[in-house]
Amino acid sequence: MGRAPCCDKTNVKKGPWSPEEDLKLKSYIDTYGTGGNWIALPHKVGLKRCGKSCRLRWLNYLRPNIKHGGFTEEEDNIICSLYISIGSRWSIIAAQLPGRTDNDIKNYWNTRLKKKLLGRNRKSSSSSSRVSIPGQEPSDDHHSSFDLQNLSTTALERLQLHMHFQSLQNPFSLYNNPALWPKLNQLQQKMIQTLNSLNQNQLMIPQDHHDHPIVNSMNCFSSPQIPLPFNTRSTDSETMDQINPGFAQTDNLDQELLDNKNSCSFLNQFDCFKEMEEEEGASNEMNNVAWWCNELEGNISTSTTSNSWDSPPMIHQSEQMYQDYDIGQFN
DNA sequence: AAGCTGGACAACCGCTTTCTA
DNA sequence: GTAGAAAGCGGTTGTCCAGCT
Repeated sequence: MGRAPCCDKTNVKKGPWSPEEDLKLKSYIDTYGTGGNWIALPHKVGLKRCGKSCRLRWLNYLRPNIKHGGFTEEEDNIICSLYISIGSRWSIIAAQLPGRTDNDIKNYWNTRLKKKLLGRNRKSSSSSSRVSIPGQEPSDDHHSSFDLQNLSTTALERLQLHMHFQSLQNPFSLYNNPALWPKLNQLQQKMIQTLNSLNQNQLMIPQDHHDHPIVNSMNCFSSPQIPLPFNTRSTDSETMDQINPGFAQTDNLDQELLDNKNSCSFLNQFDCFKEMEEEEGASNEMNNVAWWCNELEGNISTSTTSNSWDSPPMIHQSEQMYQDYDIGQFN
């Protein structure tokens, strides 16, 4: 048994508001205010509308000093910065932009700003929801390709934008300062080199820094065109070894990485990783790395320690993003 | 010219949070 | 302290329209 509806759904008008309705609502609120009770308001005004609908119409359209469209460069920057730091808390973002509503900003972000910042390269519908192993024919077999639908991209978008901003706005940031990059152990270097062998597309990092394994590994996050080892679900270790020499021998990869704090602190610089961690209820920060490593291995090893049964895989989210977007450039 | 597609935006839905009796 | 009501919020859907085939 659900909660009682806020109004009689059968007796309320839905759909677009007419100018007459707008006028009624606006003139009433201008004269009497909302009275602190939106549910009762439509009856007082004489509208066959749900109170929530009236509230939304007032807040998003009728109240004074509302601006529509024509977002400025400065507003774009504010929205982007706040999105990176706090995510899709549209009401909080809207509070920083006088005259803008959360709905307006949300729509603007989803339809324009995101594309402007990240670029857009949606693949054809026939292949949009599947990732296949390079060198293999597309297959319906869910072991060699997998469904990407229903996955959130927010966190990875934020990571991507964060890195974008870092490299553009802060010349002393981690990504632009090799001196700050953490040292990698042998295993991590090997892993990253393998990723690099599949990844030649570099957009965000200054050319001077491309050789560093960290940079190249991070480029893996920003390279939709290059298939990554964890973009597969193959159980065929032979195939995977062709793609990724060395991976088949790293059964204990995750455990070894678990023993290395560098990798974890590095990943946890990003809010989105922390967020994922919170969302997944991880008891400690190492779990994400363990999981990441498991995903990295794909299903090569059957002796995985993956704990991902209960939680949406992080990498899956990135795959969705890669399907949808190319990294674009600001300006 | 008709049909299709995708972008933009308004509005709705349902869950969560806050308030109040 | 608690339960119910109202408000707030973010994700999703529906509709309109312009551009393309």
